[in-house]
Amino acid sequence: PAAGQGQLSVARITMPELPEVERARRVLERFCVGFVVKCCQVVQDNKVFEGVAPDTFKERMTGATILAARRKGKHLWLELKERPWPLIHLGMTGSFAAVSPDGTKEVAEYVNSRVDAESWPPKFWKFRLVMENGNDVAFIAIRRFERVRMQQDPRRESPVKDLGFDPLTDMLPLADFKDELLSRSGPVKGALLDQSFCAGVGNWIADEVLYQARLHPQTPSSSLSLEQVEAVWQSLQMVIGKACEEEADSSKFPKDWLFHYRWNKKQASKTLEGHNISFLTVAGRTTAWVPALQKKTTTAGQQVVGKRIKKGGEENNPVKKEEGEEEEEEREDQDI
DNA sequence: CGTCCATGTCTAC
DNA sequence: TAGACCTGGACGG
Repeated sequence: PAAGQGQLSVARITMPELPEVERARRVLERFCVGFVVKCCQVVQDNKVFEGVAPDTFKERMTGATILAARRKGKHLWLELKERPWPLIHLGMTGSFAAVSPDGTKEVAEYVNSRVDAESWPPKFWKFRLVMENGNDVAFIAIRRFERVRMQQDPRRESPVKDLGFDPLTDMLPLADFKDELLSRSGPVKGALLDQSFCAGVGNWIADEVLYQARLHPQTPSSSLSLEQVEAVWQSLQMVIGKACEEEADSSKFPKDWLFHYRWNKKQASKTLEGHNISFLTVAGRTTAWVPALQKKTTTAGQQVVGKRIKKGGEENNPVKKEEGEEEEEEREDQDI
C-alpha cells in the first residue's frame, strides 16, 4: 500500500438483512466490477463452500472477468464473463472487507460481532479476491452459517428463484400486497419474514416496520384493515429505503427508530420518547415491541381500548400461561 | 469458568 | 413450532 493516503472506514452496520446485503453488493461493485481477478485465495471450509470445493472455487475465480454484482433479498451474486457464477449468502455474521492500493480500507462491523480491522485478510476470512488493479476483497464468515456456491444461472435456480418480491427494487403494488396479506394465516410478522413472500426482511426490520405501522406483532395477517395494510406497506418501503440510503450504517438511522433501543433485553429499555419496550416470541423469533403504541385490534381493525387484561381473560387464551414461560409481557402500559 | 444470547435458514416430529 | 447448525461476546459467579 502506498504511504499516507489510506483511510480506514469501519461502518457500524446492522445485520445481514436486505440493507446490509445491498451495502455488500455496492462494495463489490466498486472494488470488483470491471476488473479481472488476478488471484484468488480460499480457506478449506467445506461447510461455507457448499456444493463446490474451495479449490474449485479458486480455480473458477482466478482470471475471471467480473461484469456485475447482483442482489435479490439477502442473496448476492457476481456475474462473470463465463459461467458458473458465485452466489453468496451472508447468514448471520457474513461480511465483506475491501482495500484498494492507496490503502483505503472498508470494513463492516455488526452490532454484535467485531471484525479485526488490523489484520489482513481479517480473521475468519473464507476467500479473497485480488484484482488486477490491486483492489483486494475478503469474504468473512464468523459463525459459518454463511454460504458460497457456484451456479450456472443464480436468478433461475433455487434458492433465488423461490424468493418473493424485493422491497427495494421491486416493491409489490399495494393492491397485491393487500391480497397477499389478507390471504395468509398466522401473524403479520410471519408474513414479513417469509422470504417466498417478501425477500430480504429479517427480524429487526420486521419489528421496525410493525413499530412504525403501530401494529401489535401478533396481529393476524388476515385480520388487517385496509388502513393497517397500507401502514405496513408504507413502513416497509420507508424502513428499507432509509436503511439502504444510509448504506446500512445504523448510526445514521433516524433517532426515533426502535432499532436503537431494542438490544438491551436484560434491562428495561425505553424508546426515545420514553415508552417501554417489551419482548415476545412471535413466529419463532424474539420480537421487540412497544405496548403503548402497538395495541391489539379487533377484526375490524379498530383499537381495543380500555380493556384490562386480568388473569386468564384475554381473547382466545383460556389456558393459563405455560410454566416457566416468562414472556415478560409487562403490564399493559398505563397511559396517563 | 459457566450460561445465555444473536441478525438466518433447514429439517423433522 | 422446536431443534439443529456454528461461533463469539456479554455477563454472572
